[in-house]
Amino acid sequence: MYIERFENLSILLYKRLYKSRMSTQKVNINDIAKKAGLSITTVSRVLNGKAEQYRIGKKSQEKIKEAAKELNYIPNQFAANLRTGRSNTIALIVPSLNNPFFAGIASRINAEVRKFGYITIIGDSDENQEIEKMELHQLVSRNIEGLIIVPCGNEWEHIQQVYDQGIPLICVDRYFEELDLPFVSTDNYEGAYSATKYLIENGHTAITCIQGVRQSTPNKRRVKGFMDAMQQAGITTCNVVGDDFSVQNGYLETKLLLQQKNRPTAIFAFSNTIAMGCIKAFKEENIRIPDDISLITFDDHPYLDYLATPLTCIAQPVSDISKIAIKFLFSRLNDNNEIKTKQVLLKPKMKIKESVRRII
Amino acid sequence: MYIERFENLSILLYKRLYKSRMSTQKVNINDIAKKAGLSITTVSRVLNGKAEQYRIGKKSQEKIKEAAKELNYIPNQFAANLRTGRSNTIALIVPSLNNPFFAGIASRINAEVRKFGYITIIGDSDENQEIEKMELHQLVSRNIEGLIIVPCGNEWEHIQQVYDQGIPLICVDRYFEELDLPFVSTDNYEGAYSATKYLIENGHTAITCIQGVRQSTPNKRRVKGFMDAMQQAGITTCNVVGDDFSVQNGYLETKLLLQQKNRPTAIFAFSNTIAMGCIKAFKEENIRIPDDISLITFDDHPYLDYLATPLTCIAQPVSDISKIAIKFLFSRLNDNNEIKTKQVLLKPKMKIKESVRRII
DNA sequence: TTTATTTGTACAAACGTTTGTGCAGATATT
DNA sequence: AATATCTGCACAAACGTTTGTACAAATAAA
Repeated sequence: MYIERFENLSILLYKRLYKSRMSTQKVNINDIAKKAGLSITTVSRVLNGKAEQYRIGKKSQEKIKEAAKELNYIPNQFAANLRTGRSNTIALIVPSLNNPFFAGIASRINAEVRKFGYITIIGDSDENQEIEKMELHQLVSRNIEGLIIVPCGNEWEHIQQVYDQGIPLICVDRYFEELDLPFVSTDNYEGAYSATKYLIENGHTAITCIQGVRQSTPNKRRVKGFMDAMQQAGITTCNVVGDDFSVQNGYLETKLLLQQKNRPTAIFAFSNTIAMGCIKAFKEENIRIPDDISLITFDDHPYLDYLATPLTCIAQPVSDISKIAIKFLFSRLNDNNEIKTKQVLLKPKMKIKESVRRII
Repeated sequence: MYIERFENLSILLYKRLYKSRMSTQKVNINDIAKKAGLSITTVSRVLNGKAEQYRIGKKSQEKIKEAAKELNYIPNQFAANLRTGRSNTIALIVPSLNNPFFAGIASRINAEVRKFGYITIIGDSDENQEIEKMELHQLVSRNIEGLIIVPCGNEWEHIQQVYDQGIPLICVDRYFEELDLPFVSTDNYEGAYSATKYLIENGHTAITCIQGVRQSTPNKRRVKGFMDAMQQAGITTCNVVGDDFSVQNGYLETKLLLQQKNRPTAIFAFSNTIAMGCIKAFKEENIRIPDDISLITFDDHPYLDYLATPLTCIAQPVSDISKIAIKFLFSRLNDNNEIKTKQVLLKPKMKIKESVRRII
């Protein structure tokens, strides 16, 4: 009760205080200049911290800052940007915020970017290349100063065009092998290779991969890593199925697999979403991990530990990837060429849990 | 091999085609005007689809469109916005993109907003009110036309100020009871009440809540729902512990609970993150759900089904919340007052799974 | 032929900033 | 006392659009 009273009081106070200012008109630099009795030039310089540089007097600075505060001035970034050409904005385009892997990247990038005084505009292409193009177009017309993108298809011209325009950009996670666009990603070959090797060491020979988007570079590298590991072990039959980084794909492919007469003894899921689909199918068919079948997956996520059987996974260094992307971008923005290598692959890390059984 | 050759070819082709245009200078409406031999006025009108309205000749339209395409023209939104005052931008501020609940909201809002030809700027306040204020400030200075916010603390003045400036806004999930700011959220009282009732019906009387941010309205409503259900069942000892919607909080509080001599028979976690913390603690202490203890949680998420024990939960209508928020915002933007009610609570839905045991 | 109407287009101002430069007045130097 | 330097500030142009209005030329009406 007391608290409620108190809150109501504070609301009343607020209303009394601010009512006079509830004009819809936004205040601008001009209003401040008038109130302070100085020119807009001086106001601009003070508000941008260039007072020293232009030798604005102390008392003038005071007057201006006070006026700005009193009028509750909020600068119009568009006007400023129009003049300076700088937008203090970085764009991030991911295929799906619903995928915890990308949400994690988005969250980290957002935090990193803020440290530089920039803000992030996040776009979600919904794994649709046409939407990706639209978003990119939108973002460029908003004068972004840099772009971090997880391309969702195999078309690259629209991205290359942005790069050619001189906007610093970097591909993250997915990239294009043939182009010289900068990227930072996981060493997917290595990850797939070691996961496969681990399965083989545990006695598995009948292994099926459920892959994601086929043309995507990470997927291609993973397939190659898988194949190489199998061949080096002298196993000739390699099964690779599926075509999407989605729960749905994992589910359907697993359902099909389970109906074969020669079931694999292990499944290698190429993403956490695919793995989730596998588990769903297993549940329906009453198949236990790892007793009936072994499962290993790309991508780590907190919830993996809490599943019925904690999943052995190839963890990608999400945090490092984000940091490197940002570092690269801002070194470009500052024309600081200290970073020469522009194509980076980070080592993944296998986290062994309980989803792979040693057989025979 | 063939494919690689082909790709290299296409890259070469691209480079030949675009090299001539690789000027760093951005093309503007003026360049088009020159190329088309018309005035910038006419160019602007054609490019904005106002050709009919201003009776621009067909051939002129053709010439302009062609020139724009050839020059790869990308309009400068900042300049346009400066003139028109419209930014076609909606802002969304969430406490943490890492929380799948908010990532889900962000993803949906993003998709909905695009349908209106607007774009979304997503801000992440990291559950920090100061950051929230900074972000909000940033966003307002980017002339956002609308705001969707999940406030992360109990200060509301900065939000009210935005509202008073005439920017349409709506609080989502968390809101302020005392104010008349619009909001759409879940009926948290109802959700907590029915969850508690369900536990009681299953014979539980020693129930402990692990709550989230205390001052937040959803949390307060949930506590009240819990209390009321307990009291109506004649149970007088209600334990409510914790103070944050985080995994950490769930983990620590559970650890503490397990050390008491009178352990509760059921835990009611106020968010999926808290529940995850509980599970982590249970694992460490070798406590099984629901054999040793029952667990029920707020928020639904796909992975809940795949846990060792699928978790019974109070699912919030995330999709509906997002849609209503957008609908409200755009009806305001179009000065369409058809929507009068501006404070909406949606019914949650209990999804009964396997984490609550019937005792005695 | 003259006047009225329509058609197609351009001029110029405005949006709110930033910034190169210029110019007083005060102070220091000779 | 005359000149040089420094201090503090303002003028005005520019950024790339949009838009109210004006104004020719072409066509129609009288």
